[in-house]
Amino acid sequence: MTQLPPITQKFVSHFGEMGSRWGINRTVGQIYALIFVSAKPLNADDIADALEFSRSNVSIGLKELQSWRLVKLKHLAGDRREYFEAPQDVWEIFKSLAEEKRRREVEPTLSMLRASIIETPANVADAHAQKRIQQMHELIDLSSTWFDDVARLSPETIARLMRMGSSVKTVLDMTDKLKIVRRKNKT
Amino acid sequence: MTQLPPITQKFVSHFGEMGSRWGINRTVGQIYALIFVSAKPLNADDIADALEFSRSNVSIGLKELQSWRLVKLKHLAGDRREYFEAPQDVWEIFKSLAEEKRRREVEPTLSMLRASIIETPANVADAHAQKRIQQMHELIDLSSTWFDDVARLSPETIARLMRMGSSVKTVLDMTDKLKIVRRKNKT
DNA sequence: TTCAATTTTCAGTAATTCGTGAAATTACAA
DNA sequence: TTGTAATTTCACGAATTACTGAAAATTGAA
Repeated sequence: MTQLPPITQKFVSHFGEMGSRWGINRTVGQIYALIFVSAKPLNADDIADALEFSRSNVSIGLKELQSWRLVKLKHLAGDRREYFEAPQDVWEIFKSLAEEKRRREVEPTLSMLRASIIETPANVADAHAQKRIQQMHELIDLSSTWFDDVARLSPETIARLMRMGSSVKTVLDMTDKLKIVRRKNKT
Repeated sequence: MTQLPPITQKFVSHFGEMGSRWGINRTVGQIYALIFVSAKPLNADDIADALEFSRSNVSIGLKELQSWRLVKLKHLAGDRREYFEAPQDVWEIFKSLAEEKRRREVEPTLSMLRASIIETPANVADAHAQKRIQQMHELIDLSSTWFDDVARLSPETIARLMRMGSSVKTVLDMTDKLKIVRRKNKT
C-alpha cells in the first residue's frame, strides 16, 4: 500500500488540513480519511506505511479516533493484529461525532452557564451579564436538545425534513391551523 | 473596570477555555466573552485593562472577532476611540458564526470533494474511495444548504420548529397524507 | 511458562502557535 | 501643516502541542 492512488492521496491530505481547523490534529485527520475511504479494514502498520508516520503516532491517533467513536475495531480471523474501519453509513458517523462533541464541549459549557445563572449578582454589571448568559444558555440548550431529537429520527425522515428546506414554515403554519380547528370542534 | 465582578469573571475565563477548543484562541475567546456580557460598548483599552492583555494583543483579537462578524464597531460621539459591542440578538450571533464557518471551512471542503468526484479513478481502490467521498459530499452539502434555509426563517419560526423536537415526524407524515388526499381529489 | 509479534507509553526534540513591546501608521484637533 | 492620541504591524522569545524512537507492556501461540 505504499504510494496512495491520486484521489485518495488528495482527499487524505485535504482532510488533514481540515482536521486541524476542528479539534483534531492533522495526523489524526489523515488517519481517519484513509480509513474512511479504504475498502477494507486497515491495521496500524498499513497506516504508518501509507502515510509515513511513526508507528507510535498512529497508535495514538487510533486511540483518539476510537474515543470519538469514529473508527471501529475489528479482528480478522487468523491475524492477531487490530484492524480498523469506519462505519459505512455516513449519517451514523455524523451522529457519533455530534453526540461526542455535545458530551465533551456543549454539556460542560451548559453547566457552567447554569451555575452562573443561579448565582446572585454582586452588582448591576453582573446582573446584566447574567441576563446575557441566560440568553446564551437558552439558545445552546434549545439547539442541542433539538439536535438530539432530530438525530433520533431515521435517516430517511431526516433527509425528508432537510429536502423541505425553508418550506417547513408552510407545514408548521398548516399544523397550527389544524390544531385551531380541532380545538374549535371540541368546544 | 479593573477587577471584573465574579459572574463576569467566571464566564470570561470559561469562554476562553472553550474558545481554544473551537478555532479561536483563549485570548480572543475572553475578549469576546467580555464584550458579549458588557452592558455598554467597550474600547480596546477597557479590554486590555480588564483582562490584563497587552494592547496589541487586544487589537489583533478585535480584528479577528470583526472578521467573524461577532463584534460590531461603534463610534461614540465626542470620543474618537473605537468601541465594540456584540449584537443583542443571540440568534443573529449564531447565524453570523454559522455563515462564516460555512464560507471558510465547509465551502472549500465541498469544492475539494466535488473535484475528487469528477476525476477518473486510476484503479479499483480509488474507485471505492470516490464512492465514499461522494457519500460524504452528499451529507455535507445537504446539511449545509438546509442550515442556510432554516437560518433564513424568523427566530420565532425556528424556535417553534425546535420546540417540536422529534415530533416533527408526525407533522411530516401528516403533510404527506394531505398531499395524497389532494392528489386523489384532483384525479 | 516462554517467546515472538504487536501495541502502548514516555522522555526528548521538533514544530507550531501565542503574546509582547517597540516601532510604524493612521486619524483627528488645533 | 504639526502634534498627539489611537491603532496596527512585526520580530522575537515563551509556551504549547505534535512527533519520534526506544523501551516497556501486552497478547496469544506453542
